[in-house]
Amino acid sequence: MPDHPADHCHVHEWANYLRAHGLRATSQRVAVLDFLHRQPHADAESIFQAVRPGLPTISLQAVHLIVHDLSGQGLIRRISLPDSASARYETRVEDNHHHVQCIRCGRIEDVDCVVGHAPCIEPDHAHGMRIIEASIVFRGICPDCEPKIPKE
Amino acid sequence: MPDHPADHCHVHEWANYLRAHGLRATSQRVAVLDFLHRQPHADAESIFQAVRPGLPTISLQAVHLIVHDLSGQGLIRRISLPDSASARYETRVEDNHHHVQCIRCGRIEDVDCVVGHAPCIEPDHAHGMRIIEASIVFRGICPDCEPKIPKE
DNA sequence: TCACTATATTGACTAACTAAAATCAAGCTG
DNA sequence: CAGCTTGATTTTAGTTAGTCAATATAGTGA
Repeated sequence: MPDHPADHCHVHEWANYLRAHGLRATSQRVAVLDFLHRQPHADAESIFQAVRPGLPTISLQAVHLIVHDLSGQGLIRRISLPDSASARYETRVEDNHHHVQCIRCGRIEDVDCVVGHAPCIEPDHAHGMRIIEASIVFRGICPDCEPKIPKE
Repeated sequence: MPDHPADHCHVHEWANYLRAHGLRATSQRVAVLDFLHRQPHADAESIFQAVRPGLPTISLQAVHLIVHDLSGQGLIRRISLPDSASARYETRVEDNHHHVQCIRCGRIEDVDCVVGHAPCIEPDHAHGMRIIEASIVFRGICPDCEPKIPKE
């Protein structure tokens, strides 16, 4: 497995991580990566709000551009969930894992994939398509919301 | 299994289907259901364009309202795919099935679920959440696009 | 067929994201 | 380590998907 900044978690490492993928190590990109590693499944707006205190000139458009570039180079992964309008991002890209989302509060957690690589399951009849990966999102009720569900 | 208009596929049946769910059988709703049954996985804009010739006064907002109401009552199912910005809808609601999408041309096909009811798979560790269903979208390359992929 | 009320229409509005032009800075070159 | 080149960010605008509120219309029961 290649060297991943998550292992040492230092700003300097994110810079090298970016350069290793042929991207310039700008303060904005480092800030986005650093925040996203501490808070996975954040959307563009959340990232923007989080990094703005340290980089007052950053724009929301720049965040959109950065997450687009970073996911294009495979440094982060873009995830889209049925119950949220905006795309979310995470730094965990080495393995093939899935997500659970609470349909009441929207809370998202990682779910390890037992196979570990994509595609972890294959359909019976795929209409002649070559399957590359399976995007799986479990939808359920989290322990906090369970007691708040009105019984029918 | 309850009576489903898909079995006879006649406009009059859609009207009864709507009334059976406590909804008024308006021409707009029937048109949306009828089109959606003939062309599954259509989005709001496509539905709008398709039904407009027969109902010149219909508005895109009405289509949004209709698909919202119909999915709320379980007459249609809303699906959101990673590689398409807009939500899509289908009349196939009786069973639990999944989808394959070509990452190149966007083509979508149904994939039968071997289990047939939700959730067909359960995660190992669900963070204490009660899993209701698994949303599974396979991403791949369709036979038409396969030869067009540039080899590296 | 009339009235009641659900539903559709109209128009304004928001969120998420993309595009284009102009400015700025990372990091190579001498 | 100063200047240059080019990639990255900022700024401004625009697009797409969808929601909200008020009014007009049409389905259905009486």
